[in-house]
Amino acid sequence: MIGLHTGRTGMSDTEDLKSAARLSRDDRIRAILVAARGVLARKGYEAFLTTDVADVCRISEGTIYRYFPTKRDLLIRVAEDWFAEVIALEPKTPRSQGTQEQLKHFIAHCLAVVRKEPSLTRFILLELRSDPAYRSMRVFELNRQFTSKVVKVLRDAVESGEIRNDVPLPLLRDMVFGGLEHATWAYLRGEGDFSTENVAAGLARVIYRGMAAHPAAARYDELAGVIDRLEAIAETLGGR
Amino acid sequence: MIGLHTGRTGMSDTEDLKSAARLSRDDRIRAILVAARGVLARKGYEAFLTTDVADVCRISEGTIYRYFPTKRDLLIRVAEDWFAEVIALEPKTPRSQGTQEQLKHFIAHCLAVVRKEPSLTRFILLELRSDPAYRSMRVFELNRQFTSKVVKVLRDAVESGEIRNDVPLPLLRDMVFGGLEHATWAYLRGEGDFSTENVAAGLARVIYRGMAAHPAAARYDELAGVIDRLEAIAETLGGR
Amino acid sequence: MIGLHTGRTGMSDTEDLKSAARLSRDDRIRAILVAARGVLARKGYEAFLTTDVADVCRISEGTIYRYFPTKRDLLIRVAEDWFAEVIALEPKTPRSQGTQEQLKHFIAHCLAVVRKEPSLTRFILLELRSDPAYRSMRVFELNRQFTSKVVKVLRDAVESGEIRNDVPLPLLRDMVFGGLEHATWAYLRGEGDFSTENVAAGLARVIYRGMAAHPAAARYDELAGVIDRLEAIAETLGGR
Amino acid sequence: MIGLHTGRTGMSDTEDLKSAARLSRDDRIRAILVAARGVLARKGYEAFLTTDVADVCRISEGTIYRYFPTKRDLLIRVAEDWFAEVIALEPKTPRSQGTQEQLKHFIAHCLAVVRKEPSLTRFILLELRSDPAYRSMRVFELNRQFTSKVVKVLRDAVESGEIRNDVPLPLLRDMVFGGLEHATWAYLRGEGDFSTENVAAGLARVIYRGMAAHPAAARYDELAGVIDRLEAIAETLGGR
DNA sequence: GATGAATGAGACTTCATTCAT
DNA sequence: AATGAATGAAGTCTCATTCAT
Repeated sequence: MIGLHTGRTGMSDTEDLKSAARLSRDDRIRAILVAARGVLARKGYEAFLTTDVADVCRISEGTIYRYFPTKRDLLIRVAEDWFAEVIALEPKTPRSQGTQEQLKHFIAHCLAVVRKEPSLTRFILLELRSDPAYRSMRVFELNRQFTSKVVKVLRDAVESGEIRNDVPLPLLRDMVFGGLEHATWAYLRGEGDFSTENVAAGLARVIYRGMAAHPAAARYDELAGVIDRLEAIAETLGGR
Repeated sequence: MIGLHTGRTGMSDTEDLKSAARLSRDDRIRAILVAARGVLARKGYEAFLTTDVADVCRISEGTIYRYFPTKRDLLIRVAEDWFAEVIALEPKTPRSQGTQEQLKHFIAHCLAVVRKEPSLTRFILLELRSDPAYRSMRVFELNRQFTSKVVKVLRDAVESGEIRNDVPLPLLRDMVFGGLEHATWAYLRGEGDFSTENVAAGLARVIYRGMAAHPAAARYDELAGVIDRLEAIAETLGGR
Repeated sequence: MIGLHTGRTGMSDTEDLKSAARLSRDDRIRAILVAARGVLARKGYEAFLTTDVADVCRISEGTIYRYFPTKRDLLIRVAEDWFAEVIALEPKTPRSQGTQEQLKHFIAHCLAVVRKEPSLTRFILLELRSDPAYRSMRVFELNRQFTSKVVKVLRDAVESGEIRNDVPLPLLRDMVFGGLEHATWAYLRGEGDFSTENVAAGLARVIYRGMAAHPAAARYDELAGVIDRLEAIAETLGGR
Repeated sequence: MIGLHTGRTGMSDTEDLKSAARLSRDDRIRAILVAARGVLARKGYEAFLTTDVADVCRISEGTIYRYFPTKRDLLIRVAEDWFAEVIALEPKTPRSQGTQEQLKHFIAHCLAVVRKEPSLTRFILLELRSDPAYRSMRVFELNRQFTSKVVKVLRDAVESGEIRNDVPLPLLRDMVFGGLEHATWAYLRGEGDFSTENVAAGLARVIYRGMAAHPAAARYDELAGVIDRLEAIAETLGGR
């Protein structure tokens, strides 16, 4: 009576071998989530079928609905868990780095995340973000948490006087994430690719340069020569 | 959806005053497009029904398929036409303005467009942009054309030496449009609103400041101290 | 491509032969209603399947849903139409008859209706009457119209002074229809039968007798003894 | 239905104070029945879920099936037990009262029962009574027992010559219960209410009046004068 | 040029019941 | 005595698209 749904999986994925046994509630949930993430990653959310998940888990569809009220709920849970992992696994930026470097590193990290899981990214960007209930979802909170890294770096810089305060931080955040998202769409569409380095460096540079309190200091090298000479002269003259 | 229990549906077809006109091919297409745009604007693409379009036009669904192979094709055509209009109606920015001002004005224009047609915007952002065939659509070309305004302004500034060339223009464009898109999502979701002025001003400022070739010149005051002293000294010396 | 659903009907009912052609909207609706009534009558509402209806009509289930938003709506429509027919076909009671006879005849008619269509009756009694929305349905109105016959007869009798006014007419109506319903349940359950004549006569008698304004006149025989003796005596005396 | 996103469900089982008691077979059955009655009363039988019962009892669903072969069996048992209680708790009518008063009191009692437990009533009326197996259920027997009170009162009256015998007692019983049921439907539907006093008084009056053997006696005042005088005359004349 | 009746594939979901532990 | 994970059989409903007239 077990395994009626076999024989039609058709796709000898790796997940195919596990389970088939009676699992504890938590283990089953975990197994379903793993399977669902796989299906989502492979097929994209438009083609996501609960049947596929059941097949991979070697359980009946009914079992999925024992734990998830709705296909959409399952999908949301997958996205949330993934997002939470992403945040948890986020590499700590060395505190020693400068603001711009920190920005760049974080952006590069985001781009790596997108590159690794385009389907998950697409799902969140296209399905969840546009949902009227988005703000009440955990993904929203997680996203807030995730993007707040940028805000924090910038706020610190504002407080230390390193950058200006004449543009709202949320807007800067939007430029960062909007910019990286746009730079990424061709890849998400399955077409081209993007240069993590270039995008990260470019975004960080524009944001930082655009907000730097002391552009002279910020790009000291560019002006250092001129200023040095001017100051030398001034001193010479004044010292007389 | 149809009032089956009224017993009066569809039997007074003859007295419909504005219907049944046998239109020329072009007029019919135009009528369908107008109706479809209205439905799309009103209901959003998720709830867009071919039936509704037929009802508004007072034609049968079949007729729609005489002119549009697919619901999706119709929708795409609606989006394209709209986009083309938006471009055509785009107010010419006074050439006299400076780069930053031009940016700001254009961004403000974009935001006005979004505010006016959230459903159309959503459709393009969520449905078309993520379509694997996006790049071969006319919308893609139109979008390119539309956004090229920003690129052009920036390129001119690069060429005149006003701004630097160390960040690829497409990335700057992505920051502009990504930033404005992100700043706009809550509104598109039907929740909040956005300040056209603040967003436009902020984006333009960061982009411009971030790219300005002569930050010293651009923000003269930062060097003013040195120069003041130099001039004072020079005067002193000259006064000798 | 037509007739895909053939070959599984399994029940060579009479309805099976008709249709199979492209019908006009109204004809199709009519055909579906006929088929649905047949299925309802045959299987009862608990076992009513839209598939069966489609099979009988030789159409796809989708076609049914073109005309009826819901299975339940179809069922309700069937019940309503049936009820309307019942009312339309109701034999006019000869005006010449007395109140009690009119009651009896009408009750007998009701019982005949129940006997003829137990499934329809069950559906209305068990499904519709208990629906919270019952009062806003057309069946409710039809039922009101149907049962009002009893109320009317009684009201006339009240107004002519033939029967009393000390019990609310709705309650009398409830006794009539409640009584006949109860007397009918075994039959509706598929068990026994009922005697139309006995039930109709009994109900009419109790209601009439219970409400008659002049019981003495109505049952003259009870005073006959006294009067007989009086007349006998009178005759004796007169004979003197 | 289950709070999947809380991540805290079901892990504090140990601190449940009133749970987990391993009950004796009879106690467990009793507990289930109590819980089930509560759920039935609260939700109605259409929304009755075995899960709910298990939750209330703090047992697993499986345990329910140890004691009741079927959800329906459980429900039937609940109805039966309830009905038996109703009968057991039925207030004894003072023997001293007249027939009509006894009827009225009993009907009022029935109405009170309905008002108190509409869900149980609905279940019996809609689900059990229409079941083909109804006659072999204990509810049927209990119902017979319950309604026999009316039959008994009437039979006594027949035997004492107080009421006639020209309408079968079961039909009278059907009028009583059918009438009270109909008068009660709006309430059972959750809409309106009913007047216990009016319904009880009305039903009793019609039944009694309709069956009274000596309407003169029943409404003595109406005829008493006439009859007295006639009898007096007869005696006078005859006595001569 | 227009109609509009018909399609049809299948996704999602429910919940009483079972049975291995 | 109790658990609770797993089942699975259906049934409803949607709507873009087709094609005979």
